Amino acid sequence: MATKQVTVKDIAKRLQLHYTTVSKALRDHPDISSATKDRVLSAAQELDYHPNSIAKNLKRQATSTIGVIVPSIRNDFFSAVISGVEEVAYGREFNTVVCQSNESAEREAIHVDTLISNQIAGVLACAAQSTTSGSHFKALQRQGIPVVFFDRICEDVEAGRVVVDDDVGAQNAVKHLVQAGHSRIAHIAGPKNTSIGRERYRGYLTALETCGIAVDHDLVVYGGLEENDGAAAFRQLLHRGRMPEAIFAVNDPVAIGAYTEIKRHGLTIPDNIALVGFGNNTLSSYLDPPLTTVRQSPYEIGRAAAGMLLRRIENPTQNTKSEVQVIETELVLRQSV
Amino acid sequence: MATKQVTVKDIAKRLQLHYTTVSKALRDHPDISSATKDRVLSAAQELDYHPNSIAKNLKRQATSTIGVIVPSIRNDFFSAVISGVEEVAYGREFNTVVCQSNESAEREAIHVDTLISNQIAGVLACAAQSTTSGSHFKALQRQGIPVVFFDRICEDVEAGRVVVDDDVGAQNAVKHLVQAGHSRIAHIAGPKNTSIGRERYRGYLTALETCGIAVDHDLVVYGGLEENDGAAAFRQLLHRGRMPEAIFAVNDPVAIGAYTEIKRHGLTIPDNIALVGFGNNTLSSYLDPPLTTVRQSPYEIGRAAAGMLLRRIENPTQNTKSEVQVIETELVLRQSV
DNA sequence: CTGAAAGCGCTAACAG
DNA sequence: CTGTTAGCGCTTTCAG
Repeated sequence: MATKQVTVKDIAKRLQLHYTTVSKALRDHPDISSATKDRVLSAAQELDYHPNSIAKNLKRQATSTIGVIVPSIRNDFFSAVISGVEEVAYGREFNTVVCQSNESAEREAIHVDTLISNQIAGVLACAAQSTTSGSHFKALQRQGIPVVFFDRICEDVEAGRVVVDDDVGAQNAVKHLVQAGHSRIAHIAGPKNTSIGRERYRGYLTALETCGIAVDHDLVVYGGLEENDGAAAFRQLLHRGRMPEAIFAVNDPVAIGAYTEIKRHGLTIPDNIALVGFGNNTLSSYLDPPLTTVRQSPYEIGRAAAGMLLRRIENPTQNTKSEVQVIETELVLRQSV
Repeated sequence: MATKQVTVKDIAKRLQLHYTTVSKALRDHPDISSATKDRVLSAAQELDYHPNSIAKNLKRQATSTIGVIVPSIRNDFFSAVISGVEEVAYGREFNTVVCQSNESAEREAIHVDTLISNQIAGVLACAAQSTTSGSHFKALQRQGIPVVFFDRICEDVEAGRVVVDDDVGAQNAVKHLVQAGHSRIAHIAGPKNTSIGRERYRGYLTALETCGIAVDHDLVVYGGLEENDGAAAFRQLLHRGRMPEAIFAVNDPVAIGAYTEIKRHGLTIPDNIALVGFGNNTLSSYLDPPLTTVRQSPYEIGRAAAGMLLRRIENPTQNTKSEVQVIETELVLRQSV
């Protein structure tokens, strides 16, 4: 701070008024005559006055800032979510602070801590892969700060949730593969400790069952959620012996990793192997062949999550109630099947 | 705030100490005996105490939060920049608030205003397309808040700048097209009022000149910076008559728009038309054929910009000096030429 | 309609 | 080593 901040007192001094009068005038308080209001306003303008939100927030014991914790901003899906969040937050005069967990529960906890210290109005979070206990999120709630999870939820925390129907989305994806004539359908699954990993795996099982196909556990490979995990998983499938006819991957990055690896092995999609992802990342439609996948509408998820959070901020009694909003998924048919 | 916040006073009360003693103990002040420090620390733990940063910030008249203003978070390039920013900010115990301008100068100004009110420690910005005057950025500087521009700078503001050498990057791209045997090289240019639009256009001109090719202004189309702008621009080129042999687009999204449109017209890349972009967006390497483009290292740009900003925050005398850091570009050769 | 006083939670300067 | 006092900029009573 090079220049000393201009405060209500400076305006008051110049106008020979008391500073509380100025404060009221600036907030258009009915007490104050419009004549003085005008004087105050123009003086504020001249002096380049900017109200100090910090002081205001200290006084009112609350802020208009929401925190968003995502594994990584560099990710089509999350950046779209954040964009949606920022959009509705901006419209309601809220600020958005963004935190990256890098999939680390520890870093997530640190972020939560500083958010609490900053009297954050509410928090949106997608749980990190390594997050097993939700204790840091419970700390937020103990402070009366509402929490809404999106995408990957923390099951032991009673909070708002905005999710897609992972189970049904996965079922549709797998059923589509069956309808295309495949029965040896592999699944490149996500981490067992993420909700999306579990749910999509469940959908895979249900679909096979529904279609009367016996589950072959040799066709299921567990891995992470990123591109290199998909590549590694495909190599592992190859290693295990008989090639699958089709693969359902836990998400698009993983599908794309597999996709690249499949091509590297001189195989063609969908002739040798059909492939379905989950998420409809931007990339997927540009691949050759374009990837069949499950649309997730991340921007909408962000908007919905922010909406739910703001509702809870304004309605603090509900804060620790569970509440689920499910965003529709849709199978996007393209040429990888 | 459902639960009343726990403050130093609560700890003091329980321990029969004065609250300032508690404050000092918590900050590990040498005044305090380690015995009392221990008592204070464990009491803090028990009571679930979280220091109030708002009060602290009010006291010290400064925050540890930096603001980032980008046109849109949903953009490969910007989300990578933000990720880099957040990364170094986190390492230096700074928070990051993210604002979207949606390319609107007005919205940018509003964001600046609330950032000032929140006593932001510094601001990183990529100027919106519609930003012609930098007066709102100057308002930041009047408050002693350092500003660093990245990617698109605001030329009338003396501030830090982290850019790539757009001119040279563009020259290399165009020279590559010449070396590939093309001479009718079109340019899909960006808006004239953005620095990247102007500089890359300049590089295009210089390259042609250097190679002894006369500039044909019919081969230059101006447009925006997004995918649909690229598609529209290509249609316009077709409309004007003789087809170019090659196109240099102001950035990857525009190149991709053109790419899609070229394919839609049944033309093949690079046989009918060669294509070069700028930015090396993730998408570009997955296209078929993959796009030749100029690598920009957005994550590095973000890291560098944040580094420069933090340096300026710690060194407030420099704040209104111009200082430029240029991030290397590199031509990434792929199959679109 | 305008002014005075108190306090949000914390820290810094000074006294004991 | 611990306590006192004052104040960051603002809002909110309550008096005039």
